[in-house]
Amino acid sequence: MEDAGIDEAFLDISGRTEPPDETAGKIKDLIFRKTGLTCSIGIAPNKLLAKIASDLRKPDGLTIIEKNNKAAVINPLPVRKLWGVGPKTEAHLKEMGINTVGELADAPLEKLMEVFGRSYGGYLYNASRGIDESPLVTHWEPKSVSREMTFEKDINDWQELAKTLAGLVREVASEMKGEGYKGKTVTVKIRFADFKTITRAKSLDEPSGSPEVLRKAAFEAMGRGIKQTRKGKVYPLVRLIGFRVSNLAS
DNA sequence: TCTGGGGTCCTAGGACCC
DNA sequence: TCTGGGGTCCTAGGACCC
Repeated sequence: MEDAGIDEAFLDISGRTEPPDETAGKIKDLIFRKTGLTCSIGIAPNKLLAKIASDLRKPDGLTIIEKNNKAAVINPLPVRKLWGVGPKTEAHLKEMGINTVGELADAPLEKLMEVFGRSYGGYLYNASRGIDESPLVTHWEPKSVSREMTFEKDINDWQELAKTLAGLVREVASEMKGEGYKGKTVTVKIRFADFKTITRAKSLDEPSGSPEVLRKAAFEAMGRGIKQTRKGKVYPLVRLIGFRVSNLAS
C-alpha cells in the first residue's frame, strides 16, 4: 500500500485471485463498518488511471478502467482530471485549443516538450495515453521539514516577524531532532500583503540540527529578503512567514 | 474561492572547478 | 589575454498535490 495523503491510498491487488470488484466491495464494507464512512474506489492497470477512476463516481463509487477501454474512458475527460495538471497548465492547454485528454493525446511529443519542457512535456504525452509505469512507494524519506504561519493581520513590526521566525525555527529543529535529521539548506519564505511571495535560502557548510545554527542562517536569509526601517518597521506588510530545512541527512 | 499548511519536483541562471 | 565544454552546487521562483 502507498499512502497518498490523509484519506487516500494506492493498493496493489495484482497478486489476488478473486475478481477485483469483490476485493473493492470488501474494502468498502470494512471501511464503513469501522468508520461509518463511504469511500470511492478506482481499479485500473496503473496508479494514474486508478486515481482517475476513483474520481469518476464521487460519493461511494466504484469504477474500473481496463487496458482495452482506457482510451474510451479518458479521452472525453477534461485535461484537468489528469494528476499533475493544475489551473495553470489547464489554461495554457486551452490556449492551444486542447481541452480534453483525447485532444492532448493528439499533440505531438516534440510540441509538448517545446512548450512544457522535456520532463513535464513527456509526462503529459504519456499521461494523456493512460501510460504510467510509476511503482507503488511504500516508504519514503522526507526531503524537507518546514513550518509556516499566516498572521491574523498583515504586520509591519520587525520584532513580531523575528519572534515568529524564531518560533518556527524552534519547532522545525525539534521535529528534526525527533526524527533524527540534520539539514544543510535553510529557506525563509515571506508572503506580502499583495500575496507576492519570496524565498531566501542559505546553505550551511555542513548539515546541522542545532537550533542556534539554523536560527542564525534563518535570520541571515530573512535579512536579504526584507529590510527593517530605523523604527523597526518592515515596508510591504507581511502576511506569512515560513521556515524550511532541506537537503536532509541522518 | 481573495487565498491555510506541509510537502514534492522542475527550471533557469550564475558561480566555480577542471 | 582570451576562450571551450562539462559537471556540480546554490539560489529563486513556480506549479502542483492532499
